[in-house]
Amino acid sequence: MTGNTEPSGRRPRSDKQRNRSHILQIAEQYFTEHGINGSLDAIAKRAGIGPGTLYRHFPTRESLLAALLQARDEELDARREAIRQEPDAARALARWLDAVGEWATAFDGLPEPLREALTENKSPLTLTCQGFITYTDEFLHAAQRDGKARNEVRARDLFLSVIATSWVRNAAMAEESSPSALRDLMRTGWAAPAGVDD
Amino acid sequence: MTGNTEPSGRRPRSDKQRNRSHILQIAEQYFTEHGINGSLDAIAKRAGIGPGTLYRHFPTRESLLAALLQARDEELDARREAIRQEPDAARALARWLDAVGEWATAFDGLPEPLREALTENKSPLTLTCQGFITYTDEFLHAAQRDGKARNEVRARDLFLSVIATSWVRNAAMAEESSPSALRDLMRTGWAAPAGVDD
DNA sequence: GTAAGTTACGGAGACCGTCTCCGTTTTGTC
DNA sequence: GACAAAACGGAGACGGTCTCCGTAACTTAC
Repeated sequence: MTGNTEPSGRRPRSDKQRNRSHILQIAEQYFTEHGINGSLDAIAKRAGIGPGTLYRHFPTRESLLAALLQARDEELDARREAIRQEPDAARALARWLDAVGEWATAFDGLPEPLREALTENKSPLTLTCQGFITYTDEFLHAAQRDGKARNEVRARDLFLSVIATSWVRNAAMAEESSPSALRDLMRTGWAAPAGVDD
Repeated sequence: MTGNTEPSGRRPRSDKQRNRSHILQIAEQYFTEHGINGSLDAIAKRAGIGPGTLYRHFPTRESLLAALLQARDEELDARREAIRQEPDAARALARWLDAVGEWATAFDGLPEPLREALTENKSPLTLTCQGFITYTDEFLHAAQRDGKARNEVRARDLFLSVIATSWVRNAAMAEESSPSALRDLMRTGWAAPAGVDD
């Protein structure tokens, strides 16, 4: 591969690429510390660049977020492949949903834009979300085929549940309420009642 | 009752009360139109008062919200009394959770501060939330006594689930996904498996 | 190596929302 | 009507978002 697809046929300038990855690195740091609602100008300042440069690279907070998350995509893809080996379809679905839940908790406040991405489908995150729903659907179907998941459950709803659970996590952790209580509640919701074949 | 509890033993000034209720009226309107994240100064302007006056009455967005919701408390109290008559404890709990869910959807974006109120317990909304959890606990206990709800479920978690479901509602409504899918998922989660006595 | 052309950078500043401070006005009391 | 207390209003400080355009950096051609 030649390395890039710029609008013109030219290779992108070296400083552009350098800045881009530097921004991503700083943003990752900053969002980890302050949650995704931290000041973008502050990120620019910390990165030692002007706000204009930041916004040229990432016109919106969501696009920056999307770029950050894309870096984690590979990891999650690998995880998905591993889960595919799981023979028990219910356990596979459960593990996949856990993985998504973890992914959605990467930064404080992340669930909010994810939810928005699902409604306004103009967000750079929309595609990622829809991909996840598709994968969820695969695991869900497998579980349903095996009679391990209720038939009326839909992948989209499961995805939303996971996001919602992640959203609530902060609150759940504060009190003695275990963070997994909601996850369990949800799992009981989609799992088929224990049958004779179990 | 003499009508008030001012810091000094005095009755509050008439214009104060007038302004207060006028603000509430306008804010209700404004939040209904724009969601709870609309500009507070805009509310002041629409109410024909200065920002200072608004902030003197309601120092934070949450306190304004709390005052608005308090107006609905009576309605919900009445509803709770009605639900108490319900003989089937599972149905009662379900109806109560529906009621809370509706309450939490009064304004766009309301679930967010509710969740925060549960963590930071410094929000004016904290008390209201805890009240709801207590009521939920009553209904839940009744259902558990009757073997209609799983014993490991906790009221706080149910409340969080309801809030989370309300939070997701916008997204759920956008696509063909029925808004009730999550509610059903949740209900299946807390309901005890259908027993012989059913 | 350097000139020309292109691409990207930087930061001043417009705009908007939050929230405060204090001079002015309204209200209640005697 | 005069006085004190309470409440009002809005100018403006502050911080965040985002843009515009003069300047600098990079690339290519020669």
